[in-house]
Amino acid sequence: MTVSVRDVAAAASVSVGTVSNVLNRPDKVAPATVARVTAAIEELGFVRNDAARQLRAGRSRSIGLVVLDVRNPFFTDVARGAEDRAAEEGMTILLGNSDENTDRERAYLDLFEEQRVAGVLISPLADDLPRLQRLRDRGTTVVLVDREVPDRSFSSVAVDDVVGGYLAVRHLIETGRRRIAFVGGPASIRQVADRCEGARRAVAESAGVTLEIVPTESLSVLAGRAAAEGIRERAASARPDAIFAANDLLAMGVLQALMMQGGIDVPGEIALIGYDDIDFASAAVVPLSSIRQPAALIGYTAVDLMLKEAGGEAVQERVVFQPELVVRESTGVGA
Amino acid sequence: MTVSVRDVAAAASVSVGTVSNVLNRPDKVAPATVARVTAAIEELGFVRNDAARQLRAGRSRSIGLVVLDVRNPFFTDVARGAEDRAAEEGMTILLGNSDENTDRERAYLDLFEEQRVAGVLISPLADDLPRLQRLRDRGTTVVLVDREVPDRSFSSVAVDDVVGGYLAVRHLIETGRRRIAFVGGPASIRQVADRCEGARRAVAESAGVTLEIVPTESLSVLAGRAAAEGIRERAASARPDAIFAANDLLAMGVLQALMMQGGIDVPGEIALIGYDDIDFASAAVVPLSSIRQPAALIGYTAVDLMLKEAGGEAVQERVVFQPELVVRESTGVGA
DNA sequence: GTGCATGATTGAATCGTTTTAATTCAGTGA
DNA sequence: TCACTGAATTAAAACGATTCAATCATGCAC
Repeated sequence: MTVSVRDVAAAASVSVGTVSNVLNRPDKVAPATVARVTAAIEELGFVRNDAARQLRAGRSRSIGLVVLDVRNPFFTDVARGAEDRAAEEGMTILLGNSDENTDRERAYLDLFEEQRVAGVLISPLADDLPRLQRLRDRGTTVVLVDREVPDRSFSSVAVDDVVGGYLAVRHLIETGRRRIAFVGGPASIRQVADRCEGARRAVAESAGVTLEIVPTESLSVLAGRAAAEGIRERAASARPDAIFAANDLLAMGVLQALMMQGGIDVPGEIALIGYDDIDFASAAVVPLSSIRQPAALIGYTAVDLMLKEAGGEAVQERVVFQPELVVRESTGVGA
Repeated sequence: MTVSVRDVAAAASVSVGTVSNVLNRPDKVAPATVARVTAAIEELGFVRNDAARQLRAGRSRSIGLVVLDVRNPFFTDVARGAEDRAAEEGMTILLGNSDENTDRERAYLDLFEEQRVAGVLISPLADDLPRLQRLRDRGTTVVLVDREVPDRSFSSVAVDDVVGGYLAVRHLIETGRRRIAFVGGPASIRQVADRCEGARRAVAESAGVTLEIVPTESLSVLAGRAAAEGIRERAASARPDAIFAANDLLAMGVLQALMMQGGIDVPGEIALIGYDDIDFASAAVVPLSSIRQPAALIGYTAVDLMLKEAGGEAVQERVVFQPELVVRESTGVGA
């Protein structure tokens, strides 16, 4: 039924070795032969069997990527960047979505290991490092994405969230705000904690500036609305004059709740800044200032590191990117 | 370096055949032997080589899914549903993103064909049906997602967009609206054209109701804002009293532009309904009425059809789901 | 004690490609 | 004319799991 190199070889009256050479090193084959074999391939509709190829090669030409949440545009962008770098090498990305669930994460790692992927890029959950260790010990290179590990035993690509938080809040202070609120949670998520820490540092630098923490259950639009409704209900004097939200989804929720029925003006009464700079941010009712992370670059670099590490020198490298402030109307000058 | 069944067999002093049986039909092996082999697997850290397995089996245990846009929550949900059904069979989904680009689509099809996937699910671009035909002729089952083909040569799963458009506009009419505007484009996209057609039919049923078409360049938030700004600028008497947007992203943009600086009240002056019922819809400033498509179910069913078709009887089946009206505040009673 | 059925295990063949060492052949220089 | 070089091609040996026909025990009935 299926056409194999053997059939092609017969049709072109050459050996299978020559067919393989045409496929992989055409320059080693006489032009006339190449033409003949190519014609036979076309004629018979031959399609290479990747499984056989891999079996022989020992490793596949795919790279596994496990992310915490495919719905989050940040990770979609990371995947895109990874795909770009992989494509340069003729490789492909297998995308797995752990949904912040350890079992799913483990299932994908098992799958990828059975597939003998060239490497695994992962935004790991907190609790399964031994599994990664084992994976690595068995010969699969692993690169951590947006997460570092204290003992430096893995290569990693991350963004400095402390700096990001600092940038956001310093910007608020520089534009004249004094009573800052940090909206975000749960604090167990490293990114949230780091961004809050950055905010704290910026506040500590300036006399007369206060920081209030408004915790949320999650990083969703709804959680943001809930938090902001609490703020709306306060007396005007008890409200902050600026809000730093731990991500853009929260910030969108905050924005909606504040402005509801012509309530509190943004940025007139309260300035607002988010984090991640998702596409929606610039399209909000009041375009949102935010902290941009080079998501695609993170993915790109992660693949790069993986290839380098797999390609011989057992280097463990840690790359940390700096986030960037994006100023839009939501942090314009106050009323 | 890597551990093979051979090594496991040696360690457990059994034959490779027995190891394979333990892996695949443990009930055919004596319990004591199972235990011994399992221990050896654990001990040596054996991991099955999927390539070898596939090679022997002839087909892989993966299913290829090519979507038009991973950033669109609709497709993410389709993928999720497909994943669920695949998991029931111990299979996995390979997700490819064509980004509405023919070259990328083709590249994914080539890749999937080389991988000998069990089947391909695809939301195809308009212009490459011959490629799919060829793929199918070579033995790979193909199921179309959210797109049908006139000659019924492929199985397909879709949603009736004409009905969806009809439902949306009939709802607007039933709640007392008379001057309806359809915002959406480009008309070359089948979904847009069908939804508009549905709107037309609903309007045709009721005397005294008018339909105006406001074309847009794309289906994005920004395009929606632009369209709505045009409407805002009109004299109040020339404005529609209801807007049906071709998808939720457009609707969000429309909503933002209408309400800007306490401009036009929604639903007081203008009612608004979208399409897709994305998560954001319920979290909008004014929660958005919408038409829900069973995205996950579409994915689930597509895999189901594929398995059925691949599993013997060469049935070509076409499944069409009915969309569902979701009423929220944005189409509440007028002022 | 022989014959048989049943269950457990084995060994070899197989999937389709890549790779390496071996072979062929034409051309070159001595 | 012979030996030799280099390019082009070939044949066979992998890669690692699965499968199937064949073998080996074991227990049971007669």
